Amino acid sequence: MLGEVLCEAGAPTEYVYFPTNGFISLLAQMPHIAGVEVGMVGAEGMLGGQLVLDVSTVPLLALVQGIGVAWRCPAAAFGAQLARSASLRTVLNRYLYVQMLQLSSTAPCLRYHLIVPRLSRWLLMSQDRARSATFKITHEFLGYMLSVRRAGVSVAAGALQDSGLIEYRRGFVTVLDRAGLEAAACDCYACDRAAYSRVMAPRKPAKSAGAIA
Amino acid sequence: MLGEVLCEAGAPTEYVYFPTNGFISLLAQMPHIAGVEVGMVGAEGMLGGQLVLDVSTVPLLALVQGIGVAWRCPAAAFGAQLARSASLRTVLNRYLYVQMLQLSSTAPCLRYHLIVPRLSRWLLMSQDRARSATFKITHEFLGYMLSVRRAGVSVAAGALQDSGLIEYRRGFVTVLDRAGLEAAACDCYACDRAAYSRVMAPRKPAKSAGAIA
DNA sequence: CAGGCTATGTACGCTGGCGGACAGCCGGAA
DNA sequence: TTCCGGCTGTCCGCCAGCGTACATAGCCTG
Repeated sequence: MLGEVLCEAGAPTEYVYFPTNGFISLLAQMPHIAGVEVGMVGAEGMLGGQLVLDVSTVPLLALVQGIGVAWRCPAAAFGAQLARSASLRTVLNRYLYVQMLQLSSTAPCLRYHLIVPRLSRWLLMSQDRARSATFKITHEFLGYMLSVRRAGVSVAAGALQDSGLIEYRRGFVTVLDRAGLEAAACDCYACDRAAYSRVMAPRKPAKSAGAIA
Repeated sequence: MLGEVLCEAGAPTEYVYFPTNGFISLLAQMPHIAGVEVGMVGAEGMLGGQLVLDVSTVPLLALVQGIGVAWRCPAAAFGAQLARSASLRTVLNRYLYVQMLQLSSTAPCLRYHLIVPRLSRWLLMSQDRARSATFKITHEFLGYMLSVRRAGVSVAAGALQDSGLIEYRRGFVTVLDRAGLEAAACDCYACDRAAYSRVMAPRKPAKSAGAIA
């Protein structure tokens, strides 16, 4: 399962996925260059949100991370549920909005933040979604996710390990000190979390869909 | 009007805008760092799409570019139209999808593409939206849009001018050779355009909203 | 227990862009 | 015409990260 491609950009949506304890990375790709991770989906969200917009085309490459289970649902059946349930639409609309925020925060982070903070953030986000302090990941793969060299990851990870924040050996990383990692991570981590709870939290917004009509 | 802030991230949506011949830049901001342009809105789109998701909060800083006219509509009135017109929702859903693609393509471009190609792309995108070969912009501001130093822009712009692709003087740029600029621009330009027409073009998708229900 | 593959540590020179600074220059205002 | 402020050209040292390469070391397999 690890590293498996769930769907590729441009293809029609066949299934939607609801991860439970694993998570999914969303990668943007351009011709001639490596992919860039622009989002993560865990139990807090879903893969396939484009169906809410009535678009079937998959927008981003989706990669399985971690060794978790995810619920899967055929696109057609999901579409039927969407048509039926207004509250489902409401929740997913908000989730799409959060995803847009996440997509747009990727660029500034990539541009201005150094490797160590970005790595810290990635580990925290992963831990939140994997629901486990240890997960399977190599420096090579981390480099791919962070869009940096493998060697750069090794150095950064070494620094975090020397500081006692994490520990790793041959493809497994363990978070030892969450608070420390949060301090080492760029603001993006806190911003992401804040945005998520701000947008998703209200059970019912001041005005519901079409309230004005 | 130029440089005016139409709305700031986090504020409630007051108006939606439909540019005609000017355009709008969307900037992502994080604490402690400069903003990064992650999208552009011209006559091909609108500002305020979040209302389609039933979210009132403005997601990104919106900046006026160029000296054009835009139609403006109060959020409430727009919401009423949304509730009334299914075809409006369809179009805007697709537009939101295109915007998501645009947001996610920003990161790879920023990461891997050099200044000259990115500048070329920006000029082309601007020209498409401004509908004019000449527009008012300084190197300083371009640097802000591209997230690079002003000096870096001066060098890149100088190169494009030496190649005869553009011409500028004191705050005004003129595109002289579109084809040449397209050749100098990164693939992102072509990709963006292709994505837009692919998603927006079909008058009616194979299945309409809720067809399954 | 040996072999082999994969993961990690680390070093080298290179480069695009940064930060900051300063000078020249253009164009509008007086 | 002159003045002045904003725009542009250019230079310096610097730096994070790149690309590449090679060595070591852990783990699985036979």
